[in-house]
Amino acid sequence: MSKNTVNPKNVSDLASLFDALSDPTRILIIHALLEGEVGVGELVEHLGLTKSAVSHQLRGLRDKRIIRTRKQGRNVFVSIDDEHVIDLFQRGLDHILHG
Amino acid sequence: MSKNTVNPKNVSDLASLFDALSDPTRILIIHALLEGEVGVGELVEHLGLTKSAVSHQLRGLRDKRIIRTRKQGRNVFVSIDDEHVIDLFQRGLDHILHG
DNA sequence: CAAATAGTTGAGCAACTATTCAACTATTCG
DNA sequence: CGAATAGTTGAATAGTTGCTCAACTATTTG
Repeated sequence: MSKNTVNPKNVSDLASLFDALSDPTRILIIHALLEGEVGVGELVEHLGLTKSAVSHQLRGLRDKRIIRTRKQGRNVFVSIDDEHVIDLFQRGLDHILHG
Repeated sequence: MSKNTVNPKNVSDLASLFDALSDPTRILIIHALLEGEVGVGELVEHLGLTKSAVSHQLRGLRDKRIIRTRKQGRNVFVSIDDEHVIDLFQRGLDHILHG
């Protein structure tokens, strides 16, 4: 069955999971997605970064299966793919707000 | 009353909180501390890094008030200072282990 | 079809990070 | 006291990261 819960793979996966939430831009992206699906263009406007910067971050989050993207015409819509991450996010936020 | 929950300070604090857990060495340190206080020497041995590397990481974690250190003679003992972080850690671990 | 719009991709770069090394402080022990 | 042990500190460095820029693909619209 499962070996020790902290084999090297688990350690790096866990670090990688938290790493997804370790940057202000990604925090804002995930926050914007908490209420539901959002377009890439909206994210760009909201974040005040270039489309490129946002696209790069979205790719990283998609590679980690934290978000999902859906293309409709020339627009791309983004939503949370990993609901557990919402829970981590909320708990982290609760902690820093009323800690 | 409370401002918007995502003012820039909160965003950067939240990123910083998750950042503390975003590195394999720090994951192993916190994991080692879950059962209680551990000596720096034990950590060094367990991690297979130099005393210096471990000390640098411990300083970072202490600066963020995630761990606390206590000196006894020439030894330094480390323990978790922020119990909320244990909860985040456990939830992250649960997530990568079972689903 | 061409022009416009939405987003992606890869290169390049400045800033940051995790580690090591060497020198240091602090404590114990003979 | 001096030697040994435990840990810290700062500089140097190799590697990573987040962003921008320019060029690209894909889609819609005239």
